[in-house]
Amino acid sequence: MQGLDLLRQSGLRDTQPRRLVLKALGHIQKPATQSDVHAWIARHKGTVNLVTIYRVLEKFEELGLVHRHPSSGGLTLCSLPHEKGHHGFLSCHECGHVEEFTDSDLCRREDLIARRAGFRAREHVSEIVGLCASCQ
Amino acid sequence: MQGLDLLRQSGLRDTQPRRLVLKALGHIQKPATQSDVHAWIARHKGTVNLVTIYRVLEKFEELGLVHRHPSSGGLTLCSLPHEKGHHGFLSCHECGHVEEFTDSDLCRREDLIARRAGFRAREHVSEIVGLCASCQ
DNA sequence: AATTTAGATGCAAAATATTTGCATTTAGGT
DNA sequence: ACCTAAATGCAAATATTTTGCATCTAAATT
Repeated sequence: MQGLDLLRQSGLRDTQPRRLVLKALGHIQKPATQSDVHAWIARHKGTVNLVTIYRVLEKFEELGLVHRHPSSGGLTLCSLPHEKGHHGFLSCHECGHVEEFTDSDLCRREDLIARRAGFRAREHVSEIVGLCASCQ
Repeated sequence: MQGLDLLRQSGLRDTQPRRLVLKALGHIQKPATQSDVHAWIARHKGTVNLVTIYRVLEKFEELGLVHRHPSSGGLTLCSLPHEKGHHGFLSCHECGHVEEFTDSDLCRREDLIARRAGFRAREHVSEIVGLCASCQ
């Protein structure tokens, strides 16, 4: 599992809660709230305190290991990027369907934009909101 | 003011609170929470209930008039896109500095990605997180 | 393998943010 | 001027996120 290596590299400890959160995000396959992660773990006979999940995800975000997404309704959505450092997703404002994508052209372009502005980019999140095929 | 036209077109009423929220977002110039908008309006001798701001921004979001951004700390950030339908910003994870950008190549690419996936895109948000020039 | 210690976690409670229900007001059409 | 649906404000309910502190544990050291 590639996330664990990253943990060690960053000087973070390899703990049960962190493993479980990584596993959960890996399986959920779409942006999830802390509460979603908590529920997933519970459904799979794990036990991690919700507060811990908040803290774990916060750390992971600092490391660039997870991304945060724009979301509606006072929730925080997190997910593991497909490709390290880039994360794109399409979401339907009608049915809520969320679909991931990666696009290296887009990614390169974003890197360029960052460089021009004097930023050292660590990660990108692109969200495209619209109507999915079946809702049109 | 171009937002007001959009309001009418959408069959929404032209009200004081909505005008003030548009004005606030227009001036704040960077992603703001509902509470920021509320405070801005208050500082400028306006009075709009915070609940109303939640509702107004929610409506505006449905219309694609404002965007929601990924943010840390359990807050919701909203802003007016520079170009209609597209919104990009660079944020520094060190000092919190936020800078907007628009890039029509990026925009086109995102439209293409959406089309390929069968989506009818309404808007995009791209966030690039990294270190700004002065924090490196 | 026992010891040590900084880092992580859990729990309870506080602080914040967001939503809801309902009475009242208002924009915009007649 | 009047009517009506839409929008707002207020108070209170919910939901989300953070904090303080005691306890536990990974992993480094001996």
